[in-house]
Order: sequence, then C-alpha cells, then structure tokens
Amino acid sequence: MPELPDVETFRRVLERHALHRAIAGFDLEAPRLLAGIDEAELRKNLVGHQFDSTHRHGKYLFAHLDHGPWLVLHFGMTGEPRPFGPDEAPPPYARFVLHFQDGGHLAYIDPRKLGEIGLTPDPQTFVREKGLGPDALGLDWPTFRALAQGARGMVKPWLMDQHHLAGIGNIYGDEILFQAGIHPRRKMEDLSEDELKRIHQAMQDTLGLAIGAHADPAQMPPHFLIPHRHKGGHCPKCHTPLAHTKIQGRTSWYCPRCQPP
DNA sequence: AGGACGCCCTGTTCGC
DNA sequence: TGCGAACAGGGCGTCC
Repeated sequence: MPELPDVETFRRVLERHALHRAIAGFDLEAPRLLAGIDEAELRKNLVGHQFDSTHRHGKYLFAHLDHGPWLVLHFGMTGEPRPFGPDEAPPPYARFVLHFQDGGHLAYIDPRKLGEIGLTPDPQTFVREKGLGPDALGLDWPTFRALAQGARGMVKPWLMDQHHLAGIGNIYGDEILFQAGIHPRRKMEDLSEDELKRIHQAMQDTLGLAIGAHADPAQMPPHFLIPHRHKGGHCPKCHTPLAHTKIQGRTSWYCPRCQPP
C-alpha cells in the first residue's frame, strides 16, 4: 500500500488524530520494527510527551515531539496507522500501539513487519543520512530534468530508486509510465526531452489525483491503470489486454499498445 | 554501474 | 477440493 499518496494520506490521519494528545505509554509487539533505537530509549522519548506537527518525505512519515526529536515511520509493504477509541479493541496486526492520556489510541498495523520505526533529530538529517532524493510531489520540471540528465538504465527502476526521487513505488511507477505512454523498460538515456516532460507531468498529475482519492483504488479516476492492474485486466484507454513483465523482481503492468517498447 | 536475485516477514492467490 | 508454490504496493545487500 504505502507509496507517496498513501503515506500522504496517513500523514493527514496523524495530523487529525495524533497531535496535541499526551502519550501515556505504548505497546510494541514487534521489536524488530525498531531501527537504530531500543525500546527503552523510544519509551523515554515518547511517554509524557506529545506530537505537535507532521512531515512527509517520500514514503517516510515524521511526527514532531514537543521536546525536539521526530518519530519516523516507514510502512514497508503492508503498514498503516489506525486510530481507535478508548473502548475499542486494537485492530488485527497492531504491532505498535500508542496510548494517549485521554484514553484513545493510535495503532501502527503491519502484517508483514517490514516497516520501520525510529527517531531522528529532524527530517532533513534523516533524508541526508538515508541518501533520499527530493520528494516526488511538487517536484518542478527543471529539477526533474536535472535529475534525469545523465541517468542510465531502465526508466521504471530509475523512478522507483528512492535515491533519485523519493516516493514512487511499484504501483505508482506503473501508473505514471502508463499515463505518460512510456514502456517500463525504455532506457533513460534514450528518452527525448518531450518524453521526459510527459513523465514529469504524469507524475505530478498522478500523485495529485491519487492523493485526492485518498490513495483508495476505488476512488481513482476512470483513466487510471491501478484498478485494472491484474490478470485479465484491460487498458482503460484502448481496451487492449494489459501485459506484464518482471523487472528486478517486481511485476510491471503496462499497455502494450499505449506503451510501445 | 546496471540489473538480477535473495532475504527479511506473513497473508492471500494461483495452479496443478 | 486441497495443498504447496508463487506472489504481494519496500529496502537492502551481494554477485556478475
């Protein structure tokens, strides 16, 4: 689930449900999620404090603590935050649950436990240490062109490499290339200026529309590839049966007619 | 360096 | 129908 539009949706959930509520404690069911910090240190930094703002960079979500540091959340392939009330049971796969002093809770659910929970002095430091590229949302054309300049190799892996751009994953990589009419195996060095521009435009349009749909496939515009991205699916533009291919271990779906090699 | 793979996990879907 | 294999929206490390 969690690519840029999903994480942006999660950020808004935190913005609405997690700010200005004193943290009474937490349960950590899956300590393997902790990255670069132990449970005791996390406890010391969270308990008795509260979040007062949020931030997102690529697929990483940050929540600022009132005493300085930021909680960092990454959702792996299956994670998401879910608030629940004082009298409700935690949702299934709640691996990390914050308890607020007002009686409410915020669960971090992650069936596959491939996410990450950590702390950082500030998002900029985190982004630098991780070597993340600029956030894909709102990235302007000159910056995008400069990044693409001199890039080599297939366009799909390039878009998905968080060191180039932060936020695009397998699903939105496919969606962007579909909207731009570019085959996922096309080489970066072979793309024309016009094709790069189409990718950049498709990226902005796709991310914006996906966020508008709260990253919910059921609410995506009719011309989106996402709802058709499965066996037996057809191109929403020309009705040609969709094709798929394995690129670096991930399945890429595309329309063989709209996205010629 | 690009690209292919394996691994970390676990639930769901596919295919014989 | 049943069961094991393959797959799933991420990221990292290794090898050629």
